[in-house]
Amino acid sequence: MPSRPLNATAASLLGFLHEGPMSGWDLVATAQSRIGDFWSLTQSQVYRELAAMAADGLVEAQERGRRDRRPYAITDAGRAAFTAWVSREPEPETIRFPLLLTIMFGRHVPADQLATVVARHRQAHAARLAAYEQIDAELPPGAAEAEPYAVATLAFGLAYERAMLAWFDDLPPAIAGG
Amino acid sequence: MPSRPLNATAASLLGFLHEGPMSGWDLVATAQSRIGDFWSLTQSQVYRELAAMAADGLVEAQERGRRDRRPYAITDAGRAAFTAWVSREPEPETIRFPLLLTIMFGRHVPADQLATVVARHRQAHAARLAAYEQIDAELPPGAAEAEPYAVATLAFGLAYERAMLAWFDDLPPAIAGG
DNA sequence: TGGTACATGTAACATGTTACATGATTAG
DNA sequence: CTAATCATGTAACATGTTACATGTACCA
Repeated sequence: MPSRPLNATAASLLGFLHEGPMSGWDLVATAQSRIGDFWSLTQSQVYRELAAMAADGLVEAQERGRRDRRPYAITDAGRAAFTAWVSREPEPETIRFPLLLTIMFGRHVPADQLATVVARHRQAHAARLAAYEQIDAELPPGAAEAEPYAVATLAFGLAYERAMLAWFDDLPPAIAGG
Repeated sequence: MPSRPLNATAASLLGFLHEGPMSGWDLVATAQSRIGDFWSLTQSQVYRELAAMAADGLVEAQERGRRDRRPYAITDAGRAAFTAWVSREPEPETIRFPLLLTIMFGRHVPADQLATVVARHRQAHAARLAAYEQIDAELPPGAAEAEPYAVATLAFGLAYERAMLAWFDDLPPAIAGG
């Protein structure tokens, strides 16, 4: 039954299932909106992890509901596995940033093209920052005390995107264009 | 021969091979030191990609040297594939940050334990920032003009780590501890 | 009644990780 | 002579990605 240690994706699903039974579909939406900015996952993965966790007794499929939805409920074993997971030392983050590869190999790219690419990415980051700032601005008063955890992850997004923009704006003309 | 489009890892190896033939061992070391901070790869992967690229005619194994080392040289086809790759639109970065998951699910973690974990990660980021700052301080004069691309990736590391530290220092007591 | 959103799931494949086996060369 | 380092490679598995197949229910 207890096959392998939980991976972070499966553990996150268990984390959300603490709030009540949810279907794979729900979990995808929940995860993408709540942790999607620093932990990506796909539909396929969610169904795979749910099936594996059901086999391991960490979750239990419930009766099918409307539109064939199949909610899963966390079990006691699931709660125990989640607690063990969340108490371990988190691994260091990994960043995979293709734009930096393009820049690192920038001498193989025509200067105007590199500048265009960089400008497009800067724009994407500006848009994401604006989205975070809007969420931040619309936070109800007292959110920082009521939901410090979610607010801290939003703060991360803000800090990250602001740093990215500052970095973009500091790039030399050889990269960002004249 | 031309099986699938290049992935970023394989393309990076081709990028380095522009500087001359290198063995898998050399490439691992080169990649880890030059792009390791924003593009991770392992030994296994390098040997696998080299074998695949050799099969596709993008690189050519040369005679074995000392200690059985087997240098690979980039071919014209390899140069063409690299140029095509480096000219495409880079994909958005992915960040996978387990500590943020721990924080997001922080209500399931004892407060003092969460604070300890956070402090340990802050320390790790401080150390990385210090390392980047030292590299930065030791940059020879004129490096910004001579090697704008590598300097820009260093600037990214500096901006990122500084933002992380600022974020850590702004965490509320509920997370960072009283 | 037909399109769209909801919902589950499989298959195939690409990529990433860990562990191991093997041998060559060098330094002490 | 032996330990450490250099160097290549395989095997097994975990994770991530893309594409597809299927069916349900709502709503215009």
